[in-house]
Amino acid sequence: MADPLKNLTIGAFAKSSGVNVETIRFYQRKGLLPEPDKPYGGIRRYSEADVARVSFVKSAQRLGFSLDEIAELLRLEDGTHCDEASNLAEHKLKDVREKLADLKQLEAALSGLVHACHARKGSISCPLIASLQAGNKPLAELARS
Amino acid sequence: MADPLKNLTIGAFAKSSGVNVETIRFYQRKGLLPEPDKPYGGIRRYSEADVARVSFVKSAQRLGFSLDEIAELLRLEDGTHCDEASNLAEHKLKDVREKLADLKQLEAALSGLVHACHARKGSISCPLIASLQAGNKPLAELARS
DNA sequence: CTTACTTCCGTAGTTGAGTACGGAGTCAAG
DNA sequence: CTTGACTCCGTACTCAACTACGGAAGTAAG
Ligand SMILES: [Zn+2]
Ligand SMILES: [Zn+2]
Ligand SMILES: [Zn+2]
Ligand SMILES: [Zn+2]
Repeated sequence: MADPLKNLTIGAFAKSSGVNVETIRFYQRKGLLPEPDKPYGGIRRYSEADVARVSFVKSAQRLGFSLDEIAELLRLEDGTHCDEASNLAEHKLKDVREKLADLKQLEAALSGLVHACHARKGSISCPLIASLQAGNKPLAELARS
Repeated sequence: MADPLKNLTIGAFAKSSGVNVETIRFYQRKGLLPEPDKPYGGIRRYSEADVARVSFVKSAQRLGFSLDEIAELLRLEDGTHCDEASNLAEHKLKDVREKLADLKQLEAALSGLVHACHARKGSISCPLIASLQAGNKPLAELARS
């Protein structure tokens, strides 16, 4: 009665998912992956669907979801919870946008400093350092945020 | 000889920086904050400059820098010369630009998903979840990165 | 001076996301 | 049928960034 598609050992599964075997087992303990039935006294087998699930986890992780949030998303996988799923995603989107704005400010600040530093001509001290020390303009802007 | 500006106790300092006293002490151990001299048998005092430093740490942290990286940024202010400082700053700028690029991709992916999710009309299952499961378009792009 | 709150300092516990280890049991090749 | 690789499972360790605890010592109000 073995599903012919469930043909991967945990080692092959891990390799094919690009993660460590221990990580697979860790995800199972966290409820992110199902632990397939083990034929009496035998070893468990995994399918491509399981590989897809791991890559879902990894993708969602890159999107900034925590494992708990991912577990939550996976629990909504029946498709009847569109609003809850999109709430989660919208919240993350908001987070990502805030980070983006902050990072743009830092980029401006840092590139301004580097510029000033390269432009200093015979001035006594390094403007980059001075600016960091004084905690003035660019960094003050950061501090406000 | 006490600096009149160094007037905050560690408690006031922490409150005014919006962090826990323990966090201040933790940052001191990590070398992110200087530990001011303690008047013989007395208690240490902190200035607004220290508050600014904590808020710099917190800002940089929100931007995704680790405490170690922040310590590196802060070491720019120690009086090292212009070349070293600007090398460090340029390196950080490169990091920041990479992060910025990643985050832009995340933003696109997430907003695409949310959009699809809101756009589904009578489709059976949530496209957000479907898309995460399939590891297709937006996420495949991410995975490449 | 007493009482109550801080500070000081070291050590230890927590959380998230794994990673490592060790002793059984299982499987495939030779 | 033995050898070596792999699996199973539990426990324990790691790392970052805190957070808590406990006792001694300083400080401020009454
Ligand atoms: Zn949906
Ligand atoms: Zn959030
Ligand atoms: Zn310079
Ligand atoms: Zn770097």
